[in-house]
Amino acid sequence: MKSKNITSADVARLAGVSRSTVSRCFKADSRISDETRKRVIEIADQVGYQVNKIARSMITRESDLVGVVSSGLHDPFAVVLIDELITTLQKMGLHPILLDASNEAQLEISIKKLAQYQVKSIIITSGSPSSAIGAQFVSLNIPVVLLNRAGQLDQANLVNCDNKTGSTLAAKIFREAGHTNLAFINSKSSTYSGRKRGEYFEQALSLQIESGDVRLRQIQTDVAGYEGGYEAALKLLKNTDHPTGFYCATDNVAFGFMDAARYEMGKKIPEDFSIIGFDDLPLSARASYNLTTIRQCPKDIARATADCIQSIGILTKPKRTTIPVKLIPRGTVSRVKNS
Amino acid sequence: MKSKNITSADVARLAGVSRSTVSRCFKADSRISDETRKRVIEIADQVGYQVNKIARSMITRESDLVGVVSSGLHDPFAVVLIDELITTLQKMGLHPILLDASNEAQLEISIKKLAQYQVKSIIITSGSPSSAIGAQFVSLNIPVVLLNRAGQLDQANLVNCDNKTGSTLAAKIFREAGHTNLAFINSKSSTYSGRKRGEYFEQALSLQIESGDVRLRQIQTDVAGYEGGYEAALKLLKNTDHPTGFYCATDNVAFGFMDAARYEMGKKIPEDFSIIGFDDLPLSARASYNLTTIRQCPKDIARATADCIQSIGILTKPKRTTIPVKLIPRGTVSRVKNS
DNA sequence: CTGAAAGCGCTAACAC
DNA sequence: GTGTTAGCGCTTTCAG
Repeated sequence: MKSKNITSADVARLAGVSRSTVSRCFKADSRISDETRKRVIEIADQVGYQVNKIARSMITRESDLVGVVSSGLHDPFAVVLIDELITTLQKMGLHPILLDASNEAQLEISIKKLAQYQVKSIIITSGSPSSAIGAQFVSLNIPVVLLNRAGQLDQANLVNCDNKTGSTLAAKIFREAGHTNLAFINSKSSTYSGRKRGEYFEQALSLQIESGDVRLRQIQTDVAGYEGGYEAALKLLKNTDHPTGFYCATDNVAFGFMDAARYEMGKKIPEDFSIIGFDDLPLSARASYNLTTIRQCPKDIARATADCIQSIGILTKPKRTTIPVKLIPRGTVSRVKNS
Repeated sequence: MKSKNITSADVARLAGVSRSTVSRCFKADSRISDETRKRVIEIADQVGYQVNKIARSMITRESDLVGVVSSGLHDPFAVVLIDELITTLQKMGLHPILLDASNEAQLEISIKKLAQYQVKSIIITSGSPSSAIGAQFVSLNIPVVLLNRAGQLDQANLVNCDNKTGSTLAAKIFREAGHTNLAFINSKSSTYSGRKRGEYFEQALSLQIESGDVRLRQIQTDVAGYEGGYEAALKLLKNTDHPTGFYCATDNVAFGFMDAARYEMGKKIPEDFSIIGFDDLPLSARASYNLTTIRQCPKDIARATADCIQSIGILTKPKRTTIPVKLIPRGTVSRVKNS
């Protein structure tokens, strides 16, 4: 168990150089002769020496560790996003430490611990609780990246998908298909993105709503995600004069809505109504849902996040990035029937 | 930016004690008067002092960091498992560092870096590549926990679900429903669990197979997961005398199979055939699949993993745990039609 | 380009 | 119970 680690001193002795020289061999920019470096690295490899990052961190006061906080992996978009984040960070030589934020108290503790590890940065994904958390880090001088989250924090980097364009697109599709009775489905305890999508949807339709040509209901479900959509369908589809076009805050909400509609109320989609989601999850492309949706690309978000982290120390001002979205037409929107 | 960190020395000075005393206040077991501890902690809180774990790690030679390697978050069971792992570890005061192992070269590098961070342990989930990885850690004296993976590593802790009981259960269900023409669907590049499930399924049916009462085909798909199931259905259901009972290595394979059957071949389930999965994913319970399956509970696996980690240093021998499974009867198995 | 010396912030022996 | 001393493994001035 105590198999004494090989240290830079060992390598130094073996190579007949000083510890400083060994140290310099393992950093990018150092005035050191190629020859020496080569020899030292070779010897290091032979004896299996690896720099002790812990010791290095202590003196450089920074690490390759990055905190990623999310409220679990329950939300399917969080899954694809975090997946992308992990691989992107890994490619940059950074290591993500995952924090679950579904339990706020637990999070508080973990966050403190993170700070103790001198994380290079902390990424907070949508859905995770109070931005007071972010503030804590800002005050600790740890750069914060907020993903699809409100921008109350002036000093945080912001990456947001283009909810406005997304919702405008959705509105356009519904109008072109002749839908005049619409609803936006979201949960009461919505994320920032969800709220914004609803607002922009309404905004895109404001003229038609004022003129009375379009009716828009903002539906707030008690629970979030799939179950929320399920609940909404059960309530909304009871009456015969229900909306014909449903715009859901997320694909996951749409799935719940569709499942309830099909399996509980015997509805057909898109014959009985049209529905549009947001995210474009892998599941949305499957035949079972085949959902028309607004795609926000996790890769783009991850890349933008990487950019934020890379510019740490270079840029003084935090970055704000808007990620483009794209309409993915599939099989859940049809022309409204003339009644 | 350089806002000098508050160190134990600062707290010591303020409290009028030595640095050792401060240090002792932040560890569980230390002969120190309650009074002193209370005062020190109070002062520490006031000035916002937090132990620098990096420095502590350097001397104690261990950290709260745990490596979790998986091949991405593509496999849906990996998602629920890792989710559970994260919350469990977090409750133990440990911090999971996630490594993506889908790219083997990349992984190699990351693994080395992990070692440099003195991780307390490393958890390797099913699906991740070569167990040479595990061996590396064992040689570095870092305890390894293998989840649903082969047990080539003598010195690694093993947590496996009870594939034998699971497959025996599946065989029993099919036989009781009168199915005699069966198939097991798995991918060519199967995980350890997948292979085992196939073997035990065959074993459970061996008597009937020998006597000619039952026919069992072992199907190996080119691709894995959902797409593999899809591919298998397309091939297998073409002929009219196709098997009537399909046992899939995972729920995800079953989903692909069902989708292809329903949406490409117009089949009805369970009218046209019966199907059983393995895992019991959240999706399996939804009306859209309503899949009869063998449940392995991620919570149980996470708990067993936690036990392994907790016994590090106490137990000299690695642990081997088998996690019980349970049949979840839903709507995808029916009595075979008499023809 | 390389080495010597000084310390990062902490804990672990060892005294008292 | 508490303080003193030493040192974890590394990087970083500062000389040369």
